[in-house]
Amino acid sequence: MRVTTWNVNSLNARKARFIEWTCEASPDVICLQETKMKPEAFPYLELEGMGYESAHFGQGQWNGVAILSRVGITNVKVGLDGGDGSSEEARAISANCGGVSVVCVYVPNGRSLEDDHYRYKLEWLSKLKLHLEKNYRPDQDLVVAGDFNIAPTDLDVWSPEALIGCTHVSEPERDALRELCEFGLTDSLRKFYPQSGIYSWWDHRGGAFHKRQGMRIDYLLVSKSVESRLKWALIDRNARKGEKPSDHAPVTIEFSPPV
DNA sequence: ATGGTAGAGGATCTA
Repeated sequence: MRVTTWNVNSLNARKARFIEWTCEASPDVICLQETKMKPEAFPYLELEGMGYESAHFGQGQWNGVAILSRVGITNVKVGLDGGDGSSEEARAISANCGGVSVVCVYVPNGRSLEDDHYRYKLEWLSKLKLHLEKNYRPDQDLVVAGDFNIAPTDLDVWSPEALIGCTHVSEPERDALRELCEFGLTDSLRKFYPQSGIYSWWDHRGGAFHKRQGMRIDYLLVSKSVESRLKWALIDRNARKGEKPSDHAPVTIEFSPPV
């Protein structure tokens, strides 16, 4: 079973690249972030033509998350427990795909350490943990995937020195991520690649990609039962090259399916 | 020169 997470930074703008990449990589499940699409605009039929059933939580201009599956999709849940209902931003969607529980998240950016959005980010992360505790058990097949907007350690950024005092690397954010993982989740990519220099996001500005100035902020956290069946993990940097790329590369894992 | 780019939407806001 192959599962991908990809912040596409507008599904409309990424349509051609998304279709090209998906046909080539052919994941069973795809978690999308930043669809930036109204609910009624989501291309359910076109995705069905590619073999994917999908569930979308969209709000238009910003945010927007979706789960695509070609192994079935049931028990779709939109948002987080403890959220504000209809006023909640479109940052989380969950479903069961072929016997595996999948949670797709787009964690708030935080903007700066002094910004209210930074406090919102930390609160959102604690709500995500409550959401996991309420809806799942650590001993089941669970994948929590998405754009976390946190670089877990200094290994995950191009220059810790250049990022002192910035969001994505602050201790409270990293603590919140560790607390989330205490539910029983492991950073799947790090099982295969312990080294530095592996990133999933590069700023569109200043030629950051070509200068290798990136961060690893997109990942798939997996429960023990999935971890024990992992075959490989990969960040496809090629998707960040060429015409009209997203600023994020897709991250994919493959594991033996449920028995 | 407090800079740069991309996306949405139609002026700025977000990242």
